[in-house]
Amino acid sequence: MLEITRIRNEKEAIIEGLKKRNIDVTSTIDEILNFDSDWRSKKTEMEAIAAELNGLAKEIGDLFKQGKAVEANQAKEKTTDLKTQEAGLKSEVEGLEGQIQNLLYQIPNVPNELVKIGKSELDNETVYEAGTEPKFGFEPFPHWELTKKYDLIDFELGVKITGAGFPVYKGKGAKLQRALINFFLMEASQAGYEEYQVPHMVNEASGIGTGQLPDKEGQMYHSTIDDLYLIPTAEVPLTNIYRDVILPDSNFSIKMTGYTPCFRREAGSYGKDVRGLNRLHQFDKVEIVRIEHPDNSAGALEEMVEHVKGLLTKLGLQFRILRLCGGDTGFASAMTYDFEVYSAAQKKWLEVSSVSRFDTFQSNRLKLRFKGEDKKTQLCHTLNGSALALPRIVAALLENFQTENEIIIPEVLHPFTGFKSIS
RNA sequence: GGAGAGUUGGCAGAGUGGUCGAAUGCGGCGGUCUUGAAAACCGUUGUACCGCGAGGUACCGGGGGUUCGAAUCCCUCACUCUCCGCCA
Repeated sequence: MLEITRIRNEKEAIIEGLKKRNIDVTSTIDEILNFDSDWRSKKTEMEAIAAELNGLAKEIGDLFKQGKAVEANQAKEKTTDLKTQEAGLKSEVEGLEGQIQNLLYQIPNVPNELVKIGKSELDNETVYEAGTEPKFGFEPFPHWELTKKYDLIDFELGVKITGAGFPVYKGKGAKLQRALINFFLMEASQAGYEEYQVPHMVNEASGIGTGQLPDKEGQMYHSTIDDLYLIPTAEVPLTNIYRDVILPDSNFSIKMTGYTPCFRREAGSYGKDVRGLNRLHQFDKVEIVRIEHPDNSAGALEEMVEHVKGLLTKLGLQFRILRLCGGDTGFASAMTYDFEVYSAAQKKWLEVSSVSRFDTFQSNRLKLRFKGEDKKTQLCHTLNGSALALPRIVAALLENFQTENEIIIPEVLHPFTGFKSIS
């Protein structure tokens, strides 16, 4: 959510910036500013009446104490009218606040200056490419064939137990999952991220803090009886650790990591894109989250990109990095880099990581601040990224490292898997 | 699931209708003293909004009510803790 003060002061820059997302927020912003000036004058008026009432109340108290009951009762009568006025203004003020809030929720983050205008994924810029396409002397199998052939994942069993999109990993398939999680966590720890184990369900306040609520409610599984939500990503509980926190000085850099399963309802998906591991309702992911001083968030984003790059390089996968265009950048993000690995058998790129900076968009909702040099509180910047999401990594590993009768496991994983190949 | 007790500033903990944004202690910050430190002493120390400013308003778990006036009384919701039950 953008800060109202920023909208007051930088109206034109915000409108210009958001054009990169192919949206024109001029009318929304004008509406907000109208409500806002109305709100300010009503509020000032209301507070003046409140001040008057406070003064009267004090007077009446004094009069009673002095035993001047008659005067006190006269003063009491004066309050009746003021109280009515105050109540009327209060409901107007609250109404305006609600309307402003609703409009603010509709405005996405302003893209960073590096982000190019664009409509869809077709306009994303490729900023880095590494690795080469694997060559096979045979027609490579897609991963959903390989998982069946080597008995690694049972999709039908998941359907029986839960439903589509909840695979059952078994044997070396399960061990490969565990190995990847351990490898990713180890790498994150070595890069200075503190490891956390967090709840997999969150309350409403947390959902609002990171922006899943109120708008994207339908994307999360909701346990209505307890009013708790299954997390769609570890970003939610990890970032909410710092909800309503004021850091004591401006000298901070908070780096957190955690593994969690992620639950996504993904309503409306269908077709070959959801085949096998491509899109699931439950999947595993190691997330990295950072809270930074505004001056340092640009550098932090680059570090995170380097970290993810390192993971994919160590795994030996062919990949590319895209800087998303305005239209494809997520609602809360100011700039996002997507990492895609090449799937040799499906002959397409699979998104395995998304690294974003949110600037103050999340911290404004989270009320996550720090005390600056001048002792004033300011909003922190937040960033996060997947490092990494498992399913498509598994798909790519299986497909790209298959031979005619086995699957070769990348060397960096050997200490974690305990085996070097699957056959 | 049953019974009870709570929720006050960074923490601990007073406060049951006005002088309470809130005693006191601890912690933090600044200072005096000291070669330095500790101790002692003095001062200071929440957040947000409106206003150019003076200043004003709001906040004692959330919401609502009673009252001229609520941290304090009433209603309601949430959460926490203790005991019992159940349980990995």
